This record gives sequence, C-alpha cells and structure tokens, in this order.
Amino acid sequence: MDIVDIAKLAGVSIATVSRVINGSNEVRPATAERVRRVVNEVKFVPNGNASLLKQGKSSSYGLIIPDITNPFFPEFIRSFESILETKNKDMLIATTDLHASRMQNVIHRMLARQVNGVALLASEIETEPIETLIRNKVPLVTLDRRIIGRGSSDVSVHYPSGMLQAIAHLKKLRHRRIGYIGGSAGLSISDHREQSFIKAMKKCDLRVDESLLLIGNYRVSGGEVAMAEILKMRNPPTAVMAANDLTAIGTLRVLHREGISVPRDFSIVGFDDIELSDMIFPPLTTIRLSRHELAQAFVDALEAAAKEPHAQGRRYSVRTSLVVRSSTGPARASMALSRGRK
Amino acid sequence: MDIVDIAKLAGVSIATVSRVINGSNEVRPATAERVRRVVNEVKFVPNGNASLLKQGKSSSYGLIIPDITNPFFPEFIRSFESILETKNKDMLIATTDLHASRMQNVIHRMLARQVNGVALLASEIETEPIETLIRNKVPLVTLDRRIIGRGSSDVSVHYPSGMLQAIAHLKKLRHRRIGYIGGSAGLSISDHREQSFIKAMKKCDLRVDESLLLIGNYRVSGGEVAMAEILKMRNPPTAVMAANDLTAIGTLRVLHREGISVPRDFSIVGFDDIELSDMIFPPLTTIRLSRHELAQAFVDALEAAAKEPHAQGRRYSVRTSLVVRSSTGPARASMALSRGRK
DNA sequence: GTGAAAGCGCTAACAA
DNA sequence: TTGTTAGCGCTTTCAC
Repeated sequence: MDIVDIAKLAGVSIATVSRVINGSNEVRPATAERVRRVVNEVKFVPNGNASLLKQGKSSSYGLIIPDITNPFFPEFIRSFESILETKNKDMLIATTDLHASRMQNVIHRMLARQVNGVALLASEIETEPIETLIRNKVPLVTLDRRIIGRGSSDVSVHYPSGMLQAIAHLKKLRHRRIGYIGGSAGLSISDHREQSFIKAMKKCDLRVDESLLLIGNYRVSGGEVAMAEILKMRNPPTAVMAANDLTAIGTLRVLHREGISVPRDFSIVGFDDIELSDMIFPPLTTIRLSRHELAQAFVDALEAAAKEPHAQGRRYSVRTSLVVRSSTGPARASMALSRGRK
Repeated sequence: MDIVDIAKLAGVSIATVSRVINGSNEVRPATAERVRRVVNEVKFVPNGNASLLKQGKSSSYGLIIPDITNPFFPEFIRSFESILETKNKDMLIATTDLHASRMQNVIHRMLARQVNGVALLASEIETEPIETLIRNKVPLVTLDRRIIGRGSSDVSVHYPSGMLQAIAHLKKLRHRRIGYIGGSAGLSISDHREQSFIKAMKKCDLRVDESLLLIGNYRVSGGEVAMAEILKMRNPPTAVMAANDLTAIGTLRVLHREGISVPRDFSIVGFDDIELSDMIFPPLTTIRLSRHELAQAFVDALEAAAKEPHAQGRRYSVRTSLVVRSSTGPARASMALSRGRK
C-alpha cells in the first residue's frame, strides 16, 4: 500500500495525495476530503524512509546512555521523550552497557538512521566515535565532558551549588570527617564529581583526608564494597557523600546489615534524587539533579546545533540543590560506629 | 558524502562500493581494500533510509511500554536489546505513559519507520491502533492479552506456577487470611493476575475473602494506599500478595511507618523480582518473572511473525517461580497488627 | 487546483 | 570482476 494506491483509489495524482498528507492548503477542500477518506479507510501510513530520503533530513535525535538499569536514565528518558514529542521529533535510544566497544556500533546505527544529533550521556567517550560524528556533520551533545567544539556542545552539571549545600548541611550537624564514595575510575564525570566534593569541603574549611576518598561504580554494589571498606577503618568518617543515589543505597544496605543506625550512627548523602530515594528507608538526603531541566538543556542544545551543524557548540549548565530527608543527622563521636554494632 | 563520492575517491563504480560495504565477496580483494580505505578515511556511513527504501524491508522492531520508570521495563529492554543486537536488528522504543491516546501516535511513528513488528507491553490496548497494524501487515506481539489472530501473537505469563508456590509457601507458614493488592483496574493483565491468585488460593484450600482483594496501580503509591486500607480493617489478613514489586514496596513503606515489623508481624510477597527487590529491606520474597526469558519469547514471536506476516499468530508462555527472601515469615495471631504498632 | 516528472542514496539485476 | 541502470516511495518544482 503506497501513495500510488491511494491516488488511484481517490482518483487523483500522487502529488495531490502527498499534499493532503502533509497538510498543504493548496488543495481544494473537497479533494482533500476525498483523499483523507481513503487514507483513513485503509489506514495508510506513508513510508517515512522515503520522505526522509527525499527531504534529505530526518527529525530525530539519538540518545546514548550507559545503563538503562540505573533509574536515573529512565527518568531522564521520560522527560526527554515528552519534550521531543511536543516538537514532533523522534528519539532513538541505545545503550552501551558501559562497553566502550559498543559505542562505535551504536553511533553507526544512529548515523545510518540519519539522526540530526546525538545526546551522549555515557561517559566512555573515545575519540574514534566522536570523530565519526564530526565527519558526518552530526552534532554531538555530551554530559559533563566539559569540552566543546564545532558541532559539539556540552551540558555540564553545576555541582558546586548542591555540593556546597550538602557539606554545609553536614557541617552544621557537626560532621568533620566526611568521606566520599565516587563513581567508576577513569570517567571524566567521576573526576568532576570528586573535585567538586573536594572544593566544597575546602570552602567549608573542612579537611579532606585522602584515605576517605573511595571509588565506586555508580551502582549499589560499589556502595556496598566501599562502605565495607570504611567500616574497617580505624578512624572512619561520620558521614559519607556518595557519587549517586544507587551508591548511597549500597552503603545503607551494609550499614543496616551491620546494625548501624542511619542517621543516628552515620550519615549518608546521595546524588541525583532518583524517585527511589524517597521510597527507601531511611529516605535519602540527596543532591537533586533535575531530570527535566537536564533533558530540556539537552533538547535545547540539540535543536540549536541541528540548525547550524557546523557552528561552534555551546556550554549549558544545570544546577543542583540539596534535598534534606532522613539519612543525615547529628554526628556522633567517632567511635560510634563500633559501639553501634550488634 | 554519499556512495557516489566514495566511488569517485576510490576510482570505482558505485556498485562496487555498495558491494564492498555489504560484504559481497564478488569483489577483488585489492579493489575492496582500496574502497575500504576510503570509507574509513572519511568515516562514511551509508544512508540506511535509502537502503531500506530500496530493499523494502527494515530490520527493526518496535517496543511499546507503558512506563519506563517501572524498573521492570528497563530490565526487559536491556535483555531485548542485547538479544536483538546478536541478530543485528534495531529496536525502536516508545512509551505510552499509560495514556491510551498516545498509542495511536506511537504506532504511527513505528509504522512510518517500517518496523517489522511491534512488541506491545502496554496494556491500554484499543482496537483502533491494532487495526492500523493489521492493515499495514505489521505483526503484533502482545503481553498477556491472551488473544491471537492473523499476524498477532501473544506472550502470556504463566502465573499458576509461581502463584501456587507462593500461596503454598504462605500456607506452610500458617497464613490463612491472605490479601491481594492488584494492578490498575480495567487492564486485562490485572484481571489475569487476580484470577490466578484466586485460583491458587482455591487450589490450596484457602478461602478467598472478597474484601481482601484490593486495587493498586503497579506503582509504589498504589501499594501504600491499599496497605493503609488494610490496616484499617477490623479483621485484616496476615499476609498480602502484591501485583508487582513496586506495589509490595509501597506496602513495606507504610508497614514500616506504622512500626509493624516485616516479616514478624506481617508477610508480603511481590511479583516480578526486579533487581531492587533484593536491595531493599527486608529483601522481598517475590515471584520471579525472568526478563530474559520474556524478552526471548518476544523476539522469537517477532521473528516468526516477520517471516510470515500474514500467518496465524502463536501463543508463547513464560513460567514464573517463587523466590523466597525475607519479607515472609510465620503468621501471627490476627491481632498482631494492632499489637505491633508503636 | 492539480498533475507530470525529476531525483533523494541506495541495491540488484543485467551487461560487459 | 566490475559497471550501467532501473527503480524503492516519496516530495517538489514546474506546467497546465
């Protein structure tokens, strides 16, 4: 079933059918009506590939994420999709599952589909795939890569705002030794978060003990391992900031398992504010990064770049802010940990 | 940059370029090498729309889900995507967000993209969109709709297996009054689950008290509301089965808030076994529905249907099984609830 | 207001 | 082994 069939059924030329389908007003209402009736009758849906081919441009954006299993991303996707929907744009999702090797493949697929731009939220960024994008004049928008260029913009998370609030909050609760459990090593985004933590600590006149800077993996398991590590320390911190909420949940799990009460004996601050963080016990004090604002920034960047694919990219920034719930409380004496155990 | 440019750069015809790109072996190795060098040099990615148009077939499947925010679906997507990847097939995701009105729009987009089939995991199924699919000869595979037809298959969840185990498990723990918190009203999938619960109860010679059959919404909030309801009963159940894990988590939250200990004072069984269910406290006893098996069934159904788009669809079934963790324990006297409160 | 026809980038006969 | 060429289904001038 194609446009030719419709034309025959309606007794008009294919040009007219095309006009009607695309809402041109250069068609006599009666004719248009006749065509429309046939289209509805047979539930005709024009071949988008053919239109795109003819028009030379698509109206979709690619979205590459590292791990769809981290609730942050589905929440982001929902916002992203709904914003695009209002603009009648499509979205192509792909997951790298943290395998750098999949990136090239994924980008290839998106290029083949003629996307107008790629939103890259995965951090395993290598030169090769980016080069491919640039050579094909497809704009790229990265998350927290902090590098821009021709046809490549960046949306960075403004950590200081939230981090500073978090540290100040902890300090007011008399915490002095504050640990940090970061994300996967080697990812630029992990560095940014850690650096922001360190800066915020210094700004609050708190000493940064290097031995309290641990590594995680942005997942629950990373938080568990790191927290277990912390519990073995002779001089453990009284509070910990985690690189994301999943990590924080991991710490909560081992704390609970060890019979250490949160926030009585230990305080935890997460990052992201996934929906889940208000649903676990105790509800997580965390630094909120609005998925909607982030999605909006990405769409803005993508749209701007799509207009001028070869122009210099821009920097976008999304603020963060502290959400105080119940995983933080007054600091106990440093030996609280051992005393708290059953 | 198109195939013509590559042909010029490599000093061959476009046919040869096409052959090389598609891995034909009817090209002299030296020639192929020359072409390949140019392709890599300029990072050429052929226009997939053009190929698809020419070949008349795409190699992608549409995936429609209700709510990407329910962890069950991302976990499903991950399996689905990885299975498709091994077959070099693409996936188009769309979300209805439980709005029936979005369905038509979403299906239209997929049809325009020439998908070879649609996996429909959303339950807001109306006749209109399905009609559209059929008229366009695009196979449909539904989840638990229990209806098949020409070009339309169904993957149903085999509830009895898991439900029976769960009820038997509860019965062995001396639970007699067992409640059920279902999914959204009006969805066929909700009915199936509830019916299976009732059947399993009867098979175990347990009485089904209609007043213990509550309604939820497949989300945490639904579990909370229903549990609050239950706590107000004069003769509450000692255990509850939830239509999914999110619902179960909701019940856990209000139980915890009310100072009622799980599993000491009350038992909860979830459904799905999302990753989260092993990460909360207490880890959830739940009926596991393997995302991987489900995804595999969908892919099988889709592939079979894609081969013969007009053949009669088939029924596929995926088993479930009980995973015992810590949210279930021996039943207490029925007044335990009130006594348990602080 | 409507139709004829060119051509988007590619694949696959068919020719050479 | 390689090249020429006819479309795939659509949009869009350009004529009428």
